[in-house]
Amino acid sequence: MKRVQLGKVYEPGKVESKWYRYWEEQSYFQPSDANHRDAFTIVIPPPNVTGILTMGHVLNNTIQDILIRRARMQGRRTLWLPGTDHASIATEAKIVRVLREEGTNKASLGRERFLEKAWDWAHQYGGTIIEQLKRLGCTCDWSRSVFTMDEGYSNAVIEVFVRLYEAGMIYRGERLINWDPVGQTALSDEEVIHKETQGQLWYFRYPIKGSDEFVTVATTRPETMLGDTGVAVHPKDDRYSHLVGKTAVLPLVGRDMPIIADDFVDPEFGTGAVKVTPAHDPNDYELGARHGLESVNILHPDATLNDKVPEPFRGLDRFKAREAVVSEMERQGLVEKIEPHVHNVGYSERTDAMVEPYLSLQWFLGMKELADPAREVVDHGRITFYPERWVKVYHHWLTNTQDWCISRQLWWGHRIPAWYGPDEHIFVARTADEARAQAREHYGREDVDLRQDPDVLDTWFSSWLWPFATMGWPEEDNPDLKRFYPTSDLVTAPDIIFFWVARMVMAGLKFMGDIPFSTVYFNGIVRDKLGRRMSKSLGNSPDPLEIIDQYGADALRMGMMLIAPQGLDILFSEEDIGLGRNYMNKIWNAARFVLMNVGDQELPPPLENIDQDALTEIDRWILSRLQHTLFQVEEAYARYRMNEVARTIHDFIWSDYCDWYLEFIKSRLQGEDSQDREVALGVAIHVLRHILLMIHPLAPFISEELWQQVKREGEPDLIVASYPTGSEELIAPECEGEIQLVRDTISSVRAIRSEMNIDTGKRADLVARGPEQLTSILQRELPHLHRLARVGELTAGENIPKPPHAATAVVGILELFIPLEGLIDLSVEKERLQKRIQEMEGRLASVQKKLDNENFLRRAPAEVVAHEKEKQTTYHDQLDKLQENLKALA
RNA sequence: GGUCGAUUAGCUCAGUUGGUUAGAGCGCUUGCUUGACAUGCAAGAGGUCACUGGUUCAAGUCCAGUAUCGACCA
Repeated sequence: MKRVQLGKVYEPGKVESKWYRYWEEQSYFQPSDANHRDAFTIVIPPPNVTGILTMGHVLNNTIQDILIRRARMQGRRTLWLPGTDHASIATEAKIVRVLREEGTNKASLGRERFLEKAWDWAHQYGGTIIEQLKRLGCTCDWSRSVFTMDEGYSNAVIEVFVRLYEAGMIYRGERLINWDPVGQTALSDEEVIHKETQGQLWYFRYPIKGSDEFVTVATTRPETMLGDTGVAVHPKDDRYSHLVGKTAVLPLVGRDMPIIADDFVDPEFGTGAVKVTPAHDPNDYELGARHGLESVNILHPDATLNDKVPEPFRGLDRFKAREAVVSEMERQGLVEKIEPHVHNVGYSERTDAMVEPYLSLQWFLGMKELADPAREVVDHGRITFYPERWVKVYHHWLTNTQDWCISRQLWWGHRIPAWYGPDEHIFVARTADEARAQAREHYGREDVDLRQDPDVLDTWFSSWLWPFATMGWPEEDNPDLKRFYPTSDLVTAPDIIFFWVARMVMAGLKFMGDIPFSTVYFNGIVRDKLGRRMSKSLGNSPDPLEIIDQYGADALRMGMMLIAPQGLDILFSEEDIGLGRNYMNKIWNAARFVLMNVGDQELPPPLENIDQDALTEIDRWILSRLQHTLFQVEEAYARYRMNEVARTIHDFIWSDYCDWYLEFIKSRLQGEDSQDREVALGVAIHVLRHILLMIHPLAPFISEELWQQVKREGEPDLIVASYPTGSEELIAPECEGEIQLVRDTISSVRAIRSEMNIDTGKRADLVARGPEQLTSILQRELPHLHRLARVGELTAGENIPKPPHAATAVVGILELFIPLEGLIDLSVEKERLQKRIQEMEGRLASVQKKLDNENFLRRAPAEVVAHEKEKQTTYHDQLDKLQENLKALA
């Protein structure tokens, strides 16, 4: 049999696209109907349709792919459902920018042409991120890919709106909402980002009607005074109690305003008296409502002042208006003082414009009825969060959330299915025809002029349906819905826990009557080495595609997983991907070595067919280590500790397998005994195959490439091979102890050689003194001491005299001597021993301290005390030996 | 202002139900053209576990407080 020679270094470029194409051709990404085990489903957090792959996507999607690939190998009916999101405000903003560059704008284009343009844009860029996910190795079922503006999905969105309206949960009303004056649209509370901002506090004097007195109010937003309709103080504030019930006169405007008392006012803030602007501040809005104050809206939608303000201020932008108001107040001597003041200011998540609390007619979804059940399923553990601490955050939000403003003054999105009659009567319907029918009935005549609401719905009002609208809902007998809902795991970034996760739970419970997923894994945020968020403007965001070109997708995936602690932000640097690449190269070369030894022969027989008695202790040892690794990996997966999965496999491969096992068997592979050679190779292949099986979810490409070299006839491709589990029978504690002794002995000899500067080529004899039981192990494994520690002759036994002028070490209760007449520098060896003695004295002292403590002896568990006593004996013994040896050198 | 998280080697992080004088990788030092791998091998140096107090026979680990950084919410 002719075998392919593997290159000296792994070249990912040569294998990745080949295997991806092959897997796709074999339809491996589609759920298999062949097996009838339980389903394992993930729905992708849909990236923006016009987006490109970021490091954040890499982290998020790598984790999903790992979970999916493992589940697939476990034989579950596996579906990873992909798709993209129309991202209403973000996409529209992009297109508006393009229009501006082309010298035109939305208004002159009109709705129809604008939407054509938007669709062109979505079609042109919509495939980009999907193709990029393929480069990363993601095994989504692309045949099921969904876009939130697809016809079916859109129908689901409309259906939900209609049902909620009919249930009385959606309503239209005039409320104070968050207004983005740049995007010119309403926003939900969640889309407002509060940033601490250095501002000022202006103290304004308002005259009291019918007296010479003034009341001084403090404000962070002087321009809004033009919309003031009251002054409020705390009811128990003695400074102002005589003013309550009187009237203040608003400067510049001349409006009479009542002075009211309300608990809400903080007497400590400013002067303890506040101006009340119900139309431009959420707290004032409440205050105004409680006291029946008038609301005066002084702003146009673009945040310039409207005609409700005195002539000179009309048309001014809000920031210009601030200057104008302050300077006019100063001119009139009504500014008492100005202080620097730090406060929180809301900015639009998308346009970064300062958000304006704004009185406006919008659509809202009542949250109470949805929030309570959504909170309970998490509180009661039906949905599990990793890391768990997000439960509190989730709970808090669901307890305090306000009604959701779902209308957006945008064109790109799902248009609100509401039509208005000539008298503004509202008809909510699935289609225009249905609305007309309703109107005919309502008005009792045929030709009613209806106009549809021009606004669209918040993007999240469509993506909250993602786990079931992607599966054909509202067709309730859709087979996908039956097989794959509820989904298994959701993997997402924590910054959309409210936007998306919480709302999906609400929608799932409301419309499917069941939770949408049982586990939510919150991955961290990818930051740069300085801890800054990746952003285009900082230029600190590497292009994942370039990294894949340079290092390979497996290296990228593995590098990310090795540095990604559960749910904590990760500080990314390209060096880590270098580590991933080195690691892949290590695996490649381990396989290369083993396969070189197979040569053009058939693969050695599987482990089950090898005579168990022919296995050496070292073979049993690596097999035992492998079982531990398999169990540890399983445990780490169960707790969603992805970095632990990666770390455990990494350490096993690098240390146990490469550094020790392969080194141990080199002599057997080169030896004369062909049966022993076959056994060693058989075990090496067995472990290698398990390594490939284990690592496939993390590093799919290299593992599949190598698997094809070691798979046996009739075995499936790795991607659908069966994921290995540990086997208790192969765990051999006594072998592990023995081989540990051999490893420690080799390490000790190496350390002495290195510190003594013994020429690497030179052999050194070894004398080992200790119980027969231990020295016989060294005798048995002598070839390994020869090879790995360059030991010459071994003299071992219970009562061997210590050779003069020897370097010494203590391994457990074994004493090791390296007699090096003339070669050994006595002062170096003395120093070395003194260091060991010091170390041992420290250990002994800490044990002694415990054992001298009566309370310890009395109260600590017996086994802990026994353990400490044992340690005391061992340390004592070792210390004696070291000291003796030091004396012998003198 | 409230809630949550982080603080362990020069850097990035492990350290699970409290029980060896705290581990890994990177970086650093030294030595290696070792028949898989220099993307490598071997050896070594490097720590007041942020600080203060408490609980306990025993604290990196549990509790309280402080400081610094960060996130979220108001």
